[in-house]
Amino acid sequence: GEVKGEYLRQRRFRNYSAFCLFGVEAERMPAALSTLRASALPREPKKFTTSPKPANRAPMSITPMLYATFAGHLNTSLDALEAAGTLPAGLSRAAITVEPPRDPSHGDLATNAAMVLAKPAGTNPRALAEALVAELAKRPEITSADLAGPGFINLRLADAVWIDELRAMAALAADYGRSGMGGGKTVNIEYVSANPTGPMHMGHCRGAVVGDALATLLEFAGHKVIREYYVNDAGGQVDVLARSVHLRYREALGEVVGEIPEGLYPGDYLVPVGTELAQEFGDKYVTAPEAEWLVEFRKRAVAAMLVMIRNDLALLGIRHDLFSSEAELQAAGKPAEAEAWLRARDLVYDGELEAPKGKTLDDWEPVELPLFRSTKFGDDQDRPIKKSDGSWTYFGADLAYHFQKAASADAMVDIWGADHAGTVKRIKAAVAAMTGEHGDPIPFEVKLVQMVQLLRGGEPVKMSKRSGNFVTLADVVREVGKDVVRFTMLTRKPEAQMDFDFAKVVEASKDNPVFYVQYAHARICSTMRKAAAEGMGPSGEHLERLGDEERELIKLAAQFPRQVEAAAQAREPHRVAFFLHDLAAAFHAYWNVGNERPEKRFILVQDSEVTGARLFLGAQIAQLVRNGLALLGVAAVEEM
RNA sequence: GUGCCCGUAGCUCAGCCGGAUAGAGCAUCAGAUUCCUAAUCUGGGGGCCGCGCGUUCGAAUCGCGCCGGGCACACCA
Repeated sequence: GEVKGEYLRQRRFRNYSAFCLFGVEAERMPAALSTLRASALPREPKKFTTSPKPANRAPMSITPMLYATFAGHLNTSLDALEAAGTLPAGLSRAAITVEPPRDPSHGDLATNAAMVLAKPAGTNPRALAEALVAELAKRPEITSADLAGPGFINLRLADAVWIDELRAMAALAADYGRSGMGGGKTVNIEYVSANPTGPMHMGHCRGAVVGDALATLLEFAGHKVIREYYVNDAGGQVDVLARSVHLRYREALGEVVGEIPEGLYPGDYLVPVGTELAQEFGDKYVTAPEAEWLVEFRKRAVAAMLVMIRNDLALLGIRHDLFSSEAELQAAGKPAEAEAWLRARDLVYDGELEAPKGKTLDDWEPVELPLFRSTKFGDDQDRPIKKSDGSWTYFGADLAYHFQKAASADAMVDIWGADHAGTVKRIKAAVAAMTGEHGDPIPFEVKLVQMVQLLRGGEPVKMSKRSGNFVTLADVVREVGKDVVRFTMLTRKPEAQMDFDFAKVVEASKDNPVFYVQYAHARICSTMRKAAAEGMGPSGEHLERLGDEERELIKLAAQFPRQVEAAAQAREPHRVAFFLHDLAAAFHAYWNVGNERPEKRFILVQDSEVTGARLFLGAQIAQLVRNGLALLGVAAVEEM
């Protein structure tokens, strides 16, 4: 890869790496790589029940907790209308929603049921809504049900509903927001997968954080998650790595190497690897032909790079469950098995590749290669799985790799750099071909994360891959801290490009949303300490003494479970970050009410009932902030 | 040339499996601290949601076509 333009970009996002030492762990690395599961390639088709849309009943897919309760009430009311003949039986309720209205003055919950059902029912929305309003208003938890606009029904809920929700937060504590949405299904998330040829740099950072946060989020939403790293240790780049290390090995034995030749990795991080090998092998391989040392050096160098990478990931709090080796996959004959299986179904054939489009290659000439019929599954052209020298292409191995992953997962997510967008169709085609023979293919998504432009005070940070001078992830974490890096990476959707300005995230740290959220938590903790000093603490005994301001805060907090489920369903961890920002803002605003009106402060020494209730609320808000930050892998500090 | 992503306030971005008057932070202007942390809060100004057509009771959101920016287009990885 080569740095193009003035900002960081990485040619191969699924290939890269970090820096550290050839330490104790290197000994264990081969074992870490031996985690490939032995699974027969052709597999029985999986039966998936994730998508069956219940044609009837069960409105909404996102209705945890409180929202689920009221969706249930709505269903009951609709049933009553059906029984009374007001509403034809059997209409689909799939499009009905129960959500908080955008404008809080409209009430606590709103439903579009009347508008959705009016047309199939052959009536008009407002007439249907009126009947539904009458039915809903019978429930004691609903203090008012109003018809609004084109047919919305706005509901106001009794205070007791919110008090109960607050108690639920306290009872569930760290589990408030956890859901069974995933039904225990296993999701394999492949992320980072940087080439093991050097240190992790900032180009890897975003995908690493997004993948890790998504994994945590999906676990919280009821999935089993496998966090997987695909080690590209079989291509030409690891031979280059081995040669680069051999040079450092000779250097360690006293040879003056001078400038690192073109075509080798120049980075200093390879020096300790060479030193280590020099100590172990002495001068045994100094003049030996490459064939004698290449395999060993490659193995040792990759192991050392992976130790570095894992250490760098650890700085961000990231740990994978599984490192799968491309070399081992090939050694186990998986790509060949996949080829045979596909050939038997005429999905691989020998044919000529089309000439590349949009550019002219001097040395282009048509060659016959084994091609996968990816066009049959939506790709633009068929793709080679082997090179003319008989070795596997990256795609050929990747295809077998995904086939293998699919055998032990109910769904798969790959997190890739945007520069890989061009290969999404072929891998999706491969997964569809290999898992969909007898039914629905395994759900498989590729999430693309866009480039991060590194800036310092608005100026692009210059980097040169050639000289080995690039911004490492370790450097950035050291400079700005894990929490800032993680939160910043999660405050926008991954498929949008983003800037990362050191000056902004560090020097202007007070404007950084991560501190804003952490401050809310710290403030509550501080208040608890102060209260304890006064001999007071949270108490759930007089929650009825909470007022309007407190109830508004509870209403917002109560949205956490559905926000989490929505984020998990959309595979968008950044939604959690935005919710936390909203929650922190609401808390800070509530806090400041006490500035104007002393009777609204948390601690009122003369009134232990109200103080206890407010502290109880505060404790739940703090818990919620902790829950949300935990999903993002960001610390909830107690003091700032 | 082809494919994918993006286009929303001066800037950076949420909102997008259709819903009510389009939001936040920064910047800017005007205010709040005898008080549990002011790393905070309150308020003002600021928008053809890139453009056009279509679908719909209803479009920032869905479809089509343009325009602009980015990424990619080898048997590399």
